[in-house]
Amino acid sequence: MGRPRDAGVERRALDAAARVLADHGHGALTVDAVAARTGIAKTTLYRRWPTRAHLLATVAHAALAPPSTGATDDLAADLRGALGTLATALGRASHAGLLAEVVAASAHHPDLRAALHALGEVRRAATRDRLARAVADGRLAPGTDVELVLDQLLGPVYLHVLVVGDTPTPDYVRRLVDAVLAGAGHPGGARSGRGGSGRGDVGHEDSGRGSSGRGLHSDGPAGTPPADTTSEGSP
Amino acid sequence: MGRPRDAGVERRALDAAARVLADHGHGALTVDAVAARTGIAKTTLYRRWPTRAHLLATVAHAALAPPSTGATDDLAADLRGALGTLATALGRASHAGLLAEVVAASAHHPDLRAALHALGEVRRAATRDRLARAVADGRLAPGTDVELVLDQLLGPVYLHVLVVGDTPTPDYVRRLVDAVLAGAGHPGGARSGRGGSGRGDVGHEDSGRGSSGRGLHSDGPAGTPPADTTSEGSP
Amino acid sequence: MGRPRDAGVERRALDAAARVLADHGHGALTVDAVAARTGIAKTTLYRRWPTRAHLLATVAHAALAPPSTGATDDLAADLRGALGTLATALGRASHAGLLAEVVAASAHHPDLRAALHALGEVRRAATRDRLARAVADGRLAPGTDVELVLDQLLGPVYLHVLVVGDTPTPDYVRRLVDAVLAGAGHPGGARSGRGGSGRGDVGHEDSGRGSSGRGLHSDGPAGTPPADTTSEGSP
Amino acid sequence: MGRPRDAGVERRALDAAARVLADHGHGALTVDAVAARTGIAKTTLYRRWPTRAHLLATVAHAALAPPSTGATDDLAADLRGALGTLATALGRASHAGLLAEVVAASAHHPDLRAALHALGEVRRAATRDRLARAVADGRLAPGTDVELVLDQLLGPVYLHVLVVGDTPTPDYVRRLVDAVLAGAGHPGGARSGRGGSGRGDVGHEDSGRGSSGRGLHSDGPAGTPPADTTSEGSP
DNA sequence: AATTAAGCGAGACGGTACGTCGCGTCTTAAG
DNA sequence: CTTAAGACGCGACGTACCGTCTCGCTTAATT
Repeated sequence: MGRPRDAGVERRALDAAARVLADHGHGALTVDAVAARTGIAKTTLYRRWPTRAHLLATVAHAALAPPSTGATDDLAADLRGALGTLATALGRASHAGLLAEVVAASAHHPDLRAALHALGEVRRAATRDRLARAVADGRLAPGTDVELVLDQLLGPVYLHVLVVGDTPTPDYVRRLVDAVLAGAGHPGGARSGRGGSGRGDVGHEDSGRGSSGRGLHSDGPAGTPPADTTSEGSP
Repeated sequence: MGRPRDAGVERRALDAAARVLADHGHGALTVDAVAARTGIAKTTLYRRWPTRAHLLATVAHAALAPPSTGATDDLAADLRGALGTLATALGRASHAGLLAEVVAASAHHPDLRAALHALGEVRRAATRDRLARAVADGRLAPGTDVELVLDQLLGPVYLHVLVVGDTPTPDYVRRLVDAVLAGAGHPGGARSGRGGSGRGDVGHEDSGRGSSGRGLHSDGPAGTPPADTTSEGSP
Repeated sequence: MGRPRDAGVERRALDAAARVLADHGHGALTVDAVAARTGIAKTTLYRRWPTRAHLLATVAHAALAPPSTGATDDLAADLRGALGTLATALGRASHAGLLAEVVAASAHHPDLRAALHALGEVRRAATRDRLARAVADGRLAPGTDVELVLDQLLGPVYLHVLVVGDTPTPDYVRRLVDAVLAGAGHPGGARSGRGGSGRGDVGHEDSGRGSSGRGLHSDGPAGTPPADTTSEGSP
Repeated sequence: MGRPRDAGVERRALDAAARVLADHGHGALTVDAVAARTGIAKTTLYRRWPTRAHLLATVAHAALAPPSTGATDDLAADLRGALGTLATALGRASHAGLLAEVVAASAHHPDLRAALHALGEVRRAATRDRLARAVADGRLAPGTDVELVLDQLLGPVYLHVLVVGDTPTPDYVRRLVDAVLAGAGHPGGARSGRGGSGRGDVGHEDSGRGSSGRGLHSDGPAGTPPADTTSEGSP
């Protein structure tokens, strides 16, 4: 019963948050600031996001959502494109810091791990699919551990952006992609391989789709509470 | 001129900070807390560290300082050891958050970038030397880009610890090292990665379905903590 | 709108402040102290009083609020009573210092001037009325400048308490009242002042001679510190 | 033995202090500030003045030292001149605040009472002499209590400058002098003002009654001024 | 239609830490 | 024994956000 939630709240809040983030950095992205700019009451904000960190996670999710990268036939080029946009997105100082804050907060708020995971997946999914296709096409060795390749590709980018403090250059990205592909048995630039085994270890079907950002909100409009993230035994 | 600085201040502060960190997490690692515990005046602390974040950076540096890793003749084993200890060190929940906080703060305090860089180098230097020796020995291809290899090795570890939210398992580390060495032309590196265990993709059990946030560890059913998180030995 | 202010906050704060003032002097009358004693959050206190000085002003106002002085038919006696209680109130060391602090702060916070003005009026109003009545009754000359008379009466009291550093004695008050009334054309005022006691200048134990300014410096050739001016009991 | 004191220290310190006072008010008149501006070490300053307040007292003494007022045959004119210069000197906001700070500090440092006393005497001495001469000349009634007259003259000036917060106008000074002289039996005292006191108490812009003491709080329920928290007997 | 259960804006509140300022003391080295 | 330099302990300042808590009003769905 009762009055229904105003759907506009969330949108207005995130818009304002994005603007604050862009204008003044993640340090200025406070609940009070969003409330002040939007006229939304703090109470209302806290009804959606139980914690500032949860709000940040949602903002980060929106900020890092990738533009749909068109896939071509050139695997290396596609990967370079994906890493390039990731580097660019994370390269904005405010975004890297935003991500870092969520990471830091995830120590106190275990449910943020889910959000963080989703954050990673946002960028990961498309690339995973591209790699899987390459395996199916035979351009990558059958049996290639796609997740591991993903880690080798994405890891260095995060490392540089977050820890080292520089944004990977296009040249760096190129060298990185080449090195990783070489290790994964990708035949240089030639198009050999062709047939071969279609069977890779497709066992990572968390190929995105999700990237929903769920788990950030206190409860949803129509109420599926976010999955309990603590009780989930793995065999 | 003037009264010389009391060297004990720094030592006592860092000791106390480390204890607070271990006991209550990085959120409790407060300038006030350190002052209260040590009897050092806040102003004195601020004379050394202009900001809480600077203090955190120093603490992180100390916390991540590598134990002297003995190098053997087995390159892959040495790398596995290095990554293992890094994963373990970062794996302590408090440390990952600590690092993340410093990253977040570095957006506001550009001088922290240097500290952050140093933070990365703490672990990087020894491994770099080991790789350089391998190149000199001819075990790695002559023109190998050592820094790039380092990125490929360390990046995924940071990625998992910070963003994905799990601690790399020994098995994961082994596969990673093998894959990277294979790409760098290490004789036998590619072999071992392929034949040995790669197939079933152990180490990534979070194969989708939910972005659950649960760890990626390949630990046994229920309780066993994935790796020894206290002793930093390599298997 | 919004949550209404808790009226108890103000009361509890001022109660505690008065107690601190009485127990430890105005130097100990700290925002932190009041917060600690009352359990009121510092931020809440600062919402009411934007500055420590503003709090002091309110406390001073309360401390100097006059008890309702019963007026009689004897003008001189009434004035003596009023001045006597004023002298007593200001005479408490803590109160004089309190007032002085507000005066000092009013240089930085112009809005305190209003508070200060009110502080003066607290004591002034009743006496003003009494004088006006005397004018109406014909006991004071018709055109008497009541404000000027007030200044002549109150001014010397403030002067002694604040600057000279002693508390006016009843005898001094009697002579002052007589002298001022004589000037204002009060019948018999001049008489009583003359014959009674005036002669020997009792009440002023220091007739100047030097304006040396000594006593400020730590050491000196052999200075006798000036006579103690504090012991001056009033019956 | 040892190195002799540098006499220039005191002079340089006071010069700098006076400049700080004039430029930034008494709030900025800090020991550190003086040290910084002069290059004098804090230690050295504290060797001369055991406390900031002591330094302030010395500065105040210098700031309030009267220019030698030439005495004429016109008693009233001389007094007007003396009070006028006093009002001007104290009228500078910085000076009144300075004096107030010393008064406030004198509660904690009893030795400052002497300095304070001297401060009062600076202005008092010359006027006292002038009054004494008038008594000797027979222009004031023999037996006049000179100290009391001084109090009546100076008291209102201090009262206005410190408590009321305005600077006495020349007109106010004239009326005050006339009133006091009239009370002291000065022939023609009432005359000099041409028409006596007249209606309108110019110089008092507030006849009380309003200005309740509001304006201290940020805002408030517009209630009654806080209850008297002290009990106060009248002698 | 009256009731009722939210949602919402407003803003006070308790709490914790921040980073700063000034005091007065001290330690050292230089003269 | 004085001076400059400056670190140090101490204590308070005023500020910033956090997340919680009344309020009073608005908006549907339920009685």
